[in-house]
Amino acid sequence: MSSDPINTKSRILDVTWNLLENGDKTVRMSDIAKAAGISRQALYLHFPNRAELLVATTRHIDVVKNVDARLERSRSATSGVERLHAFIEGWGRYIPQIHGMSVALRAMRSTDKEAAAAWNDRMKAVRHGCEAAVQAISLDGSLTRDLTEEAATDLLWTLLSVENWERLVRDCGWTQSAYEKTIKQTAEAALLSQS
Amino acid sequence: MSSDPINTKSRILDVTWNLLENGDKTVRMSDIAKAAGISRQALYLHFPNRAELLVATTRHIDVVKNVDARLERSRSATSGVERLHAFIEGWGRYIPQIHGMSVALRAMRSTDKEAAAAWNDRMKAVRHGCEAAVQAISLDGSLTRDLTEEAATDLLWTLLSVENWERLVRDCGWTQSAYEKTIKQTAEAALLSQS
DNA sequence: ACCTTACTTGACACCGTGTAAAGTTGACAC
DNA sequence: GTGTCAACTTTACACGGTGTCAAGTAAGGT
Repeated sequence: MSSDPINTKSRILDVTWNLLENGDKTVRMSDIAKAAGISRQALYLHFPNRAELLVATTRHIDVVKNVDARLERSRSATSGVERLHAFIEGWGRYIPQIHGMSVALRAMRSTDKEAAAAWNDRMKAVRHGCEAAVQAISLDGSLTRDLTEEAATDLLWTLLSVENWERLVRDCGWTQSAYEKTIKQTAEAALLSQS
Repeated sequence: MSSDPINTKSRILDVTWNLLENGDKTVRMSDIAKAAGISRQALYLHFPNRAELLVATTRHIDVVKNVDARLERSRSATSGVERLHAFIEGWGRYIPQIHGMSVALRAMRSTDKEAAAAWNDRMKAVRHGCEAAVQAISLDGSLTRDLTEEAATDLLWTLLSVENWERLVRDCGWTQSAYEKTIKQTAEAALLSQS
């Protein structure tokens, strides 16, 4: 009948994303429905629950923003440090676009284990990027002797958390480029041997 | 009458704290009431709402654990670096004891502005400690030229966030001492000039 | 004409927070 | 011992947000 189901579905994902990134307050199912021009109940014809809608939205953003390609770029770097820089840039510039999403998903963590799992899953992917950068640095022989590869990965991963971006850029008012520059410096200072 | 009101009140604060730190799932008003041995409604005779109960609990923990004295200790340090170390230890060892609290308060941030304000307030106090440490370092002439005092304060504050502790100790399984050691190293590497 | 698909409307159960009102119980006063 | 106050109990209910259920409707294809 009315409306193409595929269009509706991706329209839902689009408005969800939009509301999460541009909305100031908590996004309810009814807000999303209204923005998508359908009834609240119709949402449940497309997604079983709020958690899965949010998860689907993250996947949607990934496709639209082409995350994989972004993070892939760091793989072509020659030296470990270059790779580190490329990864920080790639991920760092992605954060602002998924920030609202991240807040919503993290807020559900306590009540909804599926949302928690989805968020952890995405963060594990970031950790893999960190691990690769650390290994490249280690291979160059420039990893500080104070840290094992694993500890260095943990530390870099922590440094690059959405929460840290949030605090520096959102709360402290840093520009995106100041964030990138300082995080790069800090990561280098923490991970590289002082030679 | 029955029960001393002061005892009841502090008993509520104690069990709230206990549930938050040792409980695995979300702590409801009814959970607290049950643990305190009173009816759910009686909670509202002592605290107007959940947010204020949580806030009162943080103040209660502060008194019991004597935070001020802990953080004060860093003030007696002679050099900037010593002060930095003392502050990281003082605050870093306090985090595990307020972690559950922190999770609960942060979870309410989106819906309850009072809870958000209370949390921000506490974090501002931590920021002051960071600021003092940075100023001491700056006074020694050992602050890196890459950062203004304000940026250095922001960075240190971010490094010392509860979220970062959570990730390293809780998620990555670091020991408390590994956390302290690495955060100290990282803070030094990021803030001190390489002379 | 008929069926299917995408949707609508309206009602309702569940959960957790918070409010309201009437009843119980113990301590202390005179 | 009667009265009063304070701490607490029990029962009941409103509210907001999620998720479920059932019946109805309208466009498109066959």
